[in-house]
This record gives sequence, C-alpha cells and structure tokens, in this order.
Amino acid sequence: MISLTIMRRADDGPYLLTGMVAVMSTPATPAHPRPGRPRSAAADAAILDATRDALVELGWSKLTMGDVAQRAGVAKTTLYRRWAHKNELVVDAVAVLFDELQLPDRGSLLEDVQGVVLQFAALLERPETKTALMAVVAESTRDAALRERIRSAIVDRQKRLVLLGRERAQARGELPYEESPVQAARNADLIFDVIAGAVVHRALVSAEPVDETWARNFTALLVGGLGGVTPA
Amino acid sequence: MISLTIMRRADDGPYLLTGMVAVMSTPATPAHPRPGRPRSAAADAAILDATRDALVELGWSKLTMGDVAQRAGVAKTTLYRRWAHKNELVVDAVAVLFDELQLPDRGSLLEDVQGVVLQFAALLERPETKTALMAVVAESTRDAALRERIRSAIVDRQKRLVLLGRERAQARGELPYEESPVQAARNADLIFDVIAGAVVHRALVSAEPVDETWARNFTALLVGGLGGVTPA
DNA sequence: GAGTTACGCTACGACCTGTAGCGAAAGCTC
DNA sequence: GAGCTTTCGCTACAGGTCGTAGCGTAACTC
Repeated sequence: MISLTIMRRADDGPYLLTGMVAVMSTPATPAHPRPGRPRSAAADAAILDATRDALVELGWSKLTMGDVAQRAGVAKTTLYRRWAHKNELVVDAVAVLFDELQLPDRGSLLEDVQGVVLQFAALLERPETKTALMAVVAESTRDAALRERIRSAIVDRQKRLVLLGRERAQARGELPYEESPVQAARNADLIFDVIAGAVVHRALVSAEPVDETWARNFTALLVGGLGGVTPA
Repeated sequence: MISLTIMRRADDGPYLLTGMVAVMSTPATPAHPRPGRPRSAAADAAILDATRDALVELGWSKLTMGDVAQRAGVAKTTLYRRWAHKNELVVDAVAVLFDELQLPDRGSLLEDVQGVVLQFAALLERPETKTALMAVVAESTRDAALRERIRSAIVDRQKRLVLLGRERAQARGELPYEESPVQAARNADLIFDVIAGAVVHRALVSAEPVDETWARNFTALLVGGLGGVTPA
C-alpha cells in the first residue's frame, strides 16, 4: 500500500543468471535507455511490499514465490525475471528496513551506543526481519553471491553507524584516535561484530528481550572495555 | 562410519506429534520397557550420521528427508517416526558436536576466554554447523517447540562454559563475586550473548576469519570491560 | 511503423513433503 | 512355544512448490 520511492535496480536480471555480481555498467539512474518496454517500477515496489507482508504472515519457510506473486498482483514469471531465488528477493525486501537505523547525537558514547542497541533490537523484533535475517545468512554460507548481496544491502548499512559513532566519540575525547588505518578498520569491525552479534544472539538465539536493562548492562560492558569514560 | 554411543531418545515419537514437549515420563535410560519391538538404536545413529554427511555435501536448504533416509539405509517412514520435521532432526544431529567444547584451565581469565573463542570458531568453521545453526535458529523464530529444543540441546551446552569460566576467575580473584543470584544470572547471560554473538556474527555474517589476532583483540575488549586484570 | 523488451497467462515436468496400508521382523509376557 | 505389540521396509499416493517454456499482448524507442 505504501508507494516506495526506491528504484534501485535490484535485478541481475535475466541477463546474468550466472550469478556474477559484476553488473553491466548501469551507472545510476538514467543509463542509456535500452530499447523495448521498460520494467515496471510499480511491479518492483509491489513485489517487495508483498514479500514483507508475506514474511509477516507466513515466515521465511512457508513463504513461496507463487504466493508473493499473487499478493503483488503480478505473474510468477515477472517475479522470476527479477529475482532468481527466494533468498535474494528477501534480502532486497528486508534491506530497506535497515535504513531506519539512525544515530542521533545523544551527547556521550555510552548513550549513543545504548541508543543504537535499542533501535537495532526494535528492528529485530519485527517479524519480517526476525524470520528473514538468520535464514538468508544461513543460505549465504553456501552462496558467495548472496553473501555479497547481504553485505552491501544490510551489513554495510549498519557498519556506517559504528564509524559515525566512533568519530563522534573521538571528537569528544572519549576515545583515542587510532594510530594506523589498519588498526582503525580492525577496531571498527570488532566493535561492529560485538554490538550486532550480541544483540542478535540475545534476541534470536537466547530469545530473551533486549530491554533497557540489558542494553544498559551491555553498553557499560562494551564501553568499559573500550576504555571510554564511564560516568557513574 | 563412526559408531556413536549416544542413545538419547530424541523422539517425541509418534505419540505426541502435537508438539507439546512435556515428555511422557521416560526418566532416563531404562524406563519401564514398553511392549513390542524396540526402536533400533543403530537406525538412530545411522540417521544422525547421515544427516551430518548430507549437511556437509548439500547444505541446509538442499537437504531432504528422503535423501537422508537413503544415506542411512533406512525407510523414509522410519525417519518420520522419530523426527516430524527436518529442523528437529538437524538440531539433534548437530547438537552432539557442541559437546566437543571444553574449557581447560589456562591459568587466567584472559586465556580461558580466548581459548573458548577459538574453539567455538573452529566449530563454526565446520560446514555442518555453519550451514545448520543459523537455519534452525531462523526456523525457531516461528516455532516455540523448536526454540526450546535448541536451547536445551545447544545453547545450554555452551552456557555451562561461561559459568565454569566465571567460577574459576572468581576463585582466582580476577572477578568479584556477584551480590545477588539475580545479578549473577544476568551477568552470565550477558557474557554468553556477547561471546557467542560476536563470534557467530564475525564468522557467519561478516564472513571474516576468527583468527588469533581477532580473538586476542576481542578478548581484551571483553575482559577489559569486565574490569578484569589486563596484563600488559 | 519496425524492432525490442516486459507482461500476464497457462501448462508442464521434476521434485519434496508427509501419510497410508501392507506383510514381515523383533521384542515382551504368559 | 503362543499371543500381543510395536517397529521396520516397501510401495503408492495426494498436495504442494519450483522454475521454465510458449504464447499473444502491451509499452517504449528510433
């Protein structure tokens, strides 16, 4: 029902079903218009909407391509022209949700981290993401192309928050500047895996709520380890 | 090929397919022997072996019940008499692998944690666990019974390591004793989610190696946050 | 218009799921 | 041993999903 504005050409299309990501130099928006009838952007949006709806109602395992097509008011073949497999479709459908993640400046590293933890937890509470995220990650262990798609569509969107948060903390003097770029990257990756990993594990594996109390305790642990200022 | 010694009656059997866990008071080993032909323990073992083999070769998504039955030299119906669904079968098949996890006393909290991190990482490197773990967790988001099965078969086996490690660290004087049991449980859960979560996330989502360097950095971060002694 | 591509529709083969029904096998108790 | 009970392997099956092919039509460019 919500009309999306995205137009990100999600397709590897019918052209390179081989799976190589490469892309056929479609720079951004216009490219040079290929001949023939263009793909319906409305169909794209309808399919992704339908996928999210289906995820909520059916969950990952019972979601079928035929069902999504029907919900979207689209022929099944149209769906297959864009996404070769269910998992790729779902990655794209869920990816947008990660754009919600923001990192408003709350004044301290401690509060910034706590804020993002709770936000991320809220995102994982949604049935679409809860049921889909682990499933596609599981698939990706045997599919390099899917792994790359997840990285660019989901992981990188989260990682930028870590980079931003560190930058602010360094400006505040809460964290030291790294000596080498290598070390800087390593630290950021580590922190990212700790935060995202802990939240996901708590929410999905331990299946316990990520509430304020937990977020506070976790944040204290992390920031303490970072050697950051921990105000009483 | 490996003859297993387990005999853990994994079945909710054909009796309570409704899914309620409850169990029908089969205390431990002997119970009182029901009349009729007993279930073949050899078949149990063969099926679980075959499941692990199939996971290695095919991965989660392409593993089928029929295929497992064939590999195990067992009729498909025999398989369904024990496990109602693929995910339950896989949980049981993979669970044994988590028994490998040990926590030898390495002398310090820092080294204990680092050791278990590397062990856990090695376990996640195996294709059986890599492809299966996230998949069953994903399924469990919509299946309370499966969630419980995962908890008792996998999660609890890991969590005991945390409890043991903390106990040792407290005995060494590296960690303070918790004031209340509630706080103690909360801390253990937190630490568990941080360790397991970070390792899983690094290995499966970020898809980067959990090597010695990473383990050292992570451990330093965690132990530092715990307020433990961090020798230069 | 000519050319090209996307669309909806129908149909299809291949595969997987989970169950039913059968005769035979393997235990138990008397 | 006889009788009872449950499991086993086998075959067959209905129901559902996957992914593709072929067709006529729609949309867009030159």
